[in-house]
Amino acid sequence: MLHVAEAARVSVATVSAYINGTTTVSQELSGRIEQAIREIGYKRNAIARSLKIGTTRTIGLTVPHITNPFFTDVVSVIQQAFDRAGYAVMLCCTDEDLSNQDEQIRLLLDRMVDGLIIARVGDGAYLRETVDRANVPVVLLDREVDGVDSDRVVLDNHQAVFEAITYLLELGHRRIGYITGAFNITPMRDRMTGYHEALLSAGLAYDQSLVRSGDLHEADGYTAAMQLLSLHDRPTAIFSANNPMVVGAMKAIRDLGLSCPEDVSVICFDDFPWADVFNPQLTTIAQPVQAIGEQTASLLLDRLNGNLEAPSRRLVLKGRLMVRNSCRPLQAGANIAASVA
Amino acid sequence: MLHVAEAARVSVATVSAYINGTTTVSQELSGRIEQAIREIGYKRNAIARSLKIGTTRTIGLTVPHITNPFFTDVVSVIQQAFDRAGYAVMLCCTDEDLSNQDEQIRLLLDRMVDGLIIARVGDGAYLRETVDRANVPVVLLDREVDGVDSDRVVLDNHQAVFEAITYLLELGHRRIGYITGAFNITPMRDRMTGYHEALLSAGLAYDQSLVRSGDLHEADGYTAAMQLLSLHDRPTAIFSANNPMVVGAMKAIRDLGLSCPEDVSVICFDDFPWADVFNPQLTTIAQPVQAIGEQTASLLLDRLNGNLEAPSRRLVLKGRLMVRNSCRPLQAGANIAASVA
DNA sequence: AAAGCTAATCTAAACGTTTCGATTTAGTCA
DNA sequence: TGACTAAATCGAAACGTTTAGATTAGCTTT
Repeated sequence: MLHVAEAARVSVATVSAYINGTTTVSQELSGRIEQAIREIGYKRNAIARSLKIGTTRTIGLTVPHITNPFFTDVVSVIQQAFDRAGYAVMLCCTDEDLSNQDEQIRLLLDRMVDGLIIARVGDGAYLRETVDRANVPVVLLDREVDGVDSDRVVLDNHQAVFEAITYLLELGHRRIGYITGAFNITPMRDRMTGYHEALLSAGLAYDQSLVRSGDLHEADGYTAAMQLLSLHDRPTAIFSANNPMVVGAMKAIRDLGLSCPEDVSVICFDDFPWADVFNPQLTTIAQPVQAIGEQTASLLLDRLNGNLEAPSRRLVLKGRLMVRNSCRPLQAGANIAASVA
Repeated sequence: MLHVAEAARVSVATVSAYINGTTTVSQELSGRIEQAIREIGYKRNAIARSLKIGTTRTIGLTVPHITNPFFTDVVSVIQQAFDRAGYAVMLCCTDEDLSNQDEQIRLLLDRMVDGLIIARVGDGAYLRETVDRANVPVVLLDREVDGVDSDRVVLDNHQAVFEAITYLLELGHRRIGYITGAFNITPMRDRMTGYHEALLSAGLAYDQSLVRSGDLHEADGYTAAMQLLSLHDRPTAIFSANNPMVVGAMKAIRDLGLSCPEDVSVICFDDFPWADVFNPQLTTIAQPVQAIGEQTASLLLDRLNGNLEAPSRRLVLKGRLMVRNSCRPLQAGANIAASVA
């Protein structure tokens, strides 16, 4: 900017005023400045600017895994929303690891992001502290933090799973295997209670042996499904609490020489673009990713636009059961036949 | 930092020295500084630091679409690599739009990123200019820019498609539909020549009517496949030049009441995690995403570490044909039977 | 014609670091 | 003891902007 000012024979203040349009600059000087900018190929240094004005127009976004299609989609929507609003987004993947997450958040805060969107992983003092008394607005995505009430948008996980399990029950399934992630994140807890209560309202007992816990990865889904399907009294249906794990589960089914839905019905949480193209067409619980992303963005943008006083908001969206053909109806006796097999 | 200095009764220079370990600081002062930092909850302002030292430890990454599984995977790998190296990454999606891309690159440059990784879309003066005389190192990913020789890592698209088409020919297919994106990006051109030459070496004529061009989106794949499959003399196989378009193509096959591979064989460029789980298990060309991501990152990191003199490097990786069961062998006469049907 | 406005431009301080060179302190050696 | 050296600490300038307030010039108004 100094060079531009010199070339245009004006002060840097005038150049700044011209660029930002803060004051009217005469025709003559405008022309000279414009020309100098072009000649020099000047670009405003956003770092210096940020230092002075105290805002970076950048937000931080952390997700566990970008390859999980749910997060891929949400990240995409959020990215677009902030792009439109003139913000850049720094993306961090925490890899389902708590210390990674702490590190990433620290990094983002150091870089003076104006706001933070966190799809947290695990629980930890640092996160709570950050969310509690960070001087930047943060909105929690998908996963809440106990006892912390910042802005957040989440799914009604309980209801969604309740509906899905009820659907399986109506088809006649009685032994429904359940593959979950660890209960240190809210969605896994809420999904589990949905399962629990659906069984309960159908008058079925909760069978511990039908529930397997993994670490949300494909490999865990594989192991879990292998175990479930090797049970003497094999489940006739399997529910997977996320998408990567269902891929593992499907591979287990394949490797055991079984097929879906003939031998075992399958439902999973989170829809994906291929679901209705290949066979079996998987019945899934679709999260409204577009809405989730947009609401998350707009919650944060609202704070960034100065609305800091409003009490914290909790948005709860509904999932939708996408019934396809990965679940088959069971005759009254079929269940018993299958379990004897 | 000023506050810390005051609280610890030292100068800011000493605090800085302590934090960065640039000079030895006495036990006593170290203790006081450490305590002051903790009490105040001080965090170093990376913006101010960047302004002073002239580096942001941030890189910019632009891709057309993050929801395309190829880019999802590559972004994920790149993200990890830079994370390890202590860099943050700013992610931008250009949405296959040239002016978007210009805008995004401008934005990243304004923000003083230390380097740029660009999976470009379209062609344009601004990009060429940027790549040519940006004062930051840039590496091109997946798609090259004609006449610009910066560092880049690309696939041997020609060979990969040649192999895939040859495979179809060996199965007895003679009429192979080809769904491509616009030819303004190198991979689409190179893939096309692979198709072309495979036909040529089999002594087959190139049939214009079997090639449909779209805009890389699912919807385009749908339209293209619809047209191809409605031809009087319908192709017995379809090749899709990217992943999103094959999803559209599969939907078209489904909607026409046809099935794969019985009625039409399908191969697509880019593998995806579900490929071998559902039916038909799609035969694909898998790009070595891990290697691509890592090489791209290491090329850029090398420049960032000061190796600015080395001549530009062009890394070419090989794709791999993942043969599954979406292509069926054709008897000598089957082709004719199918075309008559 | 003097005083008062307005519009345009400028000067200089500030944002929070890093870093160079200066200063202080303590220790060593002749 | 005095000069010299090394170690520790500090003062102040610099990075490239923004912005408040000062200054100047050109008009109106009386």
